[in-house]
Amino acid sequence: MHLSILSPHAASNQMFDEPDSHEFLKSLNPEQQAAVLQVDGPMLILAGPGSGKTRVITHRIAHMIHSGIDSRNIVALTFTNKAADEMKNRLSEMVPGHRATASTFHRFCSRLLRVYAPQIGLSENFTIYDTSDSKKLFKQAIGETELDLRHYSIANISQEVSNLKNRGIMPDTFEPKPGNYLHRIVSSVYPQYQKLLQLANGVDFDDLLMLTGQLLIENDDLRASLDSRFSHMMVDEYQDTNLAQYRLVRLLNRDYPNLAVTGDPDQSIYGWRGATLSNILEFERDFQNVRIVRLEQNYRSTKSILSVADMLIANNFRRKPKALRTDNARGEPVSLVGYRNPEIEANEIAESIRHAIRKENRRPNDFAILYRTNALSRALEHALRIHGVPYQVVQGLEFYQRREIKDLLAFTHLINNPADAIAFERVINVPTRGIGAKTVEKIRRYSIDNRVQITEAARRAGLIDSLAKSTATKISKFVAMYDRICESRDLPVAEIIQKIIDQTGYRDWLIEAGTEEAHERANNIDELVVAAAEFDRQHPEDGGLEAFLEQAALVNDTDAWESASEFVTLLTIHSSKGLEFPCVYIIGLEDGILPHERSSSNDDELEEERRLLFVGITRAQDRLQLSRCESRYRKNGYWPCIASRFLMELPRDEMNVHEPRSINDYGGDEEEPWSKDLDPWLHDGVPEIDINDDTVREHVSEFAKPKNPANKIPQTKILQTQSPLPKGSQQNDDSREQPSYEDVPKFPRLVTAADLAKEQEAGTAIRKIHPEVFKLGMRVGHPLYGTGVISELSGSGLKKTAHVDFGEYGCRRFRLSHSPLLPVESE
DNA sequence: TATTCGCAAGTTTTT
DNA sequence: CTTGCGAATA
Repeated sequence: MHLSILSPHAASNQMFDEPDSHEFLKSLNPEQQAAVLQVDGPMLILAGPGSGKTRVITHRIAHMIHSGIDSRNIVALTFTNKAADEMKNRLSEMVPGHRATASTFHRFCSRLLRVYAPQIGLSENFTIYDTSDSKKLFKQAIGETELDLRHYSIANISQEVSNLKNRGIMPDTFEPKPGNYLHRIVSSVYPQYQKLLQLANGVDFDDLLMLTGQLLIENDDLRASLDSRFSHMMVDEYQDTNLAQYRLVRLLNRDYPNLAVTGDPDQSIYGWRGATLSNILEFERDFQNVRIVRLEQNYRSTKSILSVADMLIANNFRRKPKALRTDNARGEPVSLVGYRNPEIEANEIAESIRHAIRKENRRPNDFAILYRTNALSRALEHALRIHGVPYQVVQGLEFYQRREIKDLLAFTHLINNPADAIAFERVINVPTRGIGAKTVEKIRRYSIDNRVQITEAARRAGLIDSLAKSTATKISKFVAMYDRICESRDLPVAEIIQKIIDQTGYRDWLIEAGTEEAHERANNIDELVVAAAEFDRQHPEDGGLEAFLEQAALVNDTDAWESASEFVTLLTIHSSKGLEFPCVYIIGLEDGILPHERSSSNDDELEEERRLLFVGITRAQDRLQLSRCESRYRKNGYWPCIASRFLMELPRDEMNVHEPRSINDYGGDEEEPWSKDLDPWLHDGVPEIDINDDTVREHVSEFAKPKNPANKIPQTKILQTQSPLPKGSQQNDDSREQPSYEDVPKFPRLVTAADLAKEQEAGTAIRKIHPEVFKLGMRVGHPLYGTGVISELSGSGLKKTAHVDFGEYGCRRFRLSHSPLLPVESE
């Protein structure tokens, strides 16, 4: 991209030697210049994808600094650590030694709260609970209230509380709607939950924002001083702000409304998390004399890609129309491919990437494969391994969510915050030391009833009547060990963690188990120590236990992603936001996946799904392939899939369409649409990959070989774990629930989404039947061909094949392990 | 009362 | 395919 002409050194020199240097602005287009040069007053920067937004922000800050604004008065707020880090890095290159703040909302709030914690009833060493910890606390809070939870899950309740927190509603200001049962539950759980949080000296993610807002509202002096301290504020991805964040932005820009927000309504994809699109749509109303700058020039994608993106997003109603332009070449057409199943999809993509790397001089890190849900990465990982293509999976929170890591971090949390009840319960009996659930419950009870820290309660185990002497002794031993470790609390973090591992014997305990999994876990522990050591190295001044824990709570694995590394990147569309890749594959474009089945109930959700695809498409620089499958293994069987409705909105004549004619596309006006090649059921779900096959083996690089040959194809595993035979009576019940095959309309049959939904709802669609169930001469049903008789059986295991005579529809062959065939009771 | 084993159930996206 | 829960056992 021509935008990177400015080398770091050239930039800073130019800027400081010759403030209004032509060089500095030359690399920016007129709109970008306008955004950079005006530093006072509220500004809305509507930045389309690939429009050089980050560049504008960093230049703008640089410009502020050189026009005399103290860099300490500048703050840039982002959503992800990744974005914050990138901003910091770029800014440091342009203005070495600057003191501006670039941070996520959550971290910004956390810093603030640590300073003012006492004012909101916390101490500065509070723990930040992640979602799963918060869920546990909810569970306990619910336990305290003895409510009937038949109709609402913990997820429902915590979601509702989260909504309330986003709106700044505290337990004492919550007014439940009369007649709303969920509200009734929440009205007693919410206060209880907050009480437990406070007792544990902990906050959840929502609290970070809410409590900071609360603090500023209740303390206007503080608000005013922070408003002036951060006189110049920028907010990135403003379309993703929720109400709590919005409130903070307003509070900190009252006296000094030098606020620039950047965003793109079309890229708002966090509505489910409370993001309020109206924040950006109504920015002009919220602030006076708003200057609006539109960055519509796209420097990233080819014309082909951009036009596909444009056509798609034009279907949304709730948006500000904008024109995406680019001077880039038209480029190759966007591909739209239909595959038979995910294994083939993965295999072909892996192959084409491998080919591009070998023959087209592409590098692995030129490629990204995007998907709606993390679960879709499995087939790809497997295929990439088979083809020897190096890849990395960007999966949010993976490392820090592992059990062993959580265990050790919990211990670390407990050292930092002796009140941390969740951490205490996590570590008290890990490794097992004979302190079970009942005992823990008694300690917890004591802690709550006497309003003492959980460790204090444990310390007084001897005073708890209901505890046996021997149990109290065990607890005392634990407390003694805890105290020993606490002596090291001021050492470097890596040493503290090492000490925990040594004192608790955690690692030895794992090794003792002897399983392969245990060794894996032991390795992860070592990795944690390395990570801690790395943290110590990077934070010689501002380090320490608390800083480390905060970091661990607020980072995710996405942040560790490195674009420089030589890997194909696999990631969700959500986490791809803000990134760009030369070649992008978006997979699983099927109804129910994108749009997701749980996000297509109303138009707002559907529009968000469309924006999600828009975000995915606009990650691509010069090559884009969209693909879908005709059947997919979901829940417990292969299910036919309908093409995503979004695909119908794309300009197909401009695209390269490789869709096999499929059951979904035929309305009935075709003469003879079916042929063996086109019949998805004649090709079972297993790609014919066999690493023992010589023709394939040469493609398998040494490291890519699976350790266990039985693992060579995922389906093998699935079959092996299947119970040998479905229980007889169960089996009959199942078949009786099947729709009558005589009712199935004659093909060609158009399978609609509604059909599928109906079948799914009945829970009786294609169900997997063990191959051994089928016997010669048995009457079987098929969703398309009706009933038939098994005329021939051959092969065994995975390859067991049946020939079925369907009468007027002829004789067809099926791999029984993957067929939709079901036994039919004969009258 | 703790531990271990087996089975069931629930699986979007993230700070 | 994981985690969570319940029953059986030590």
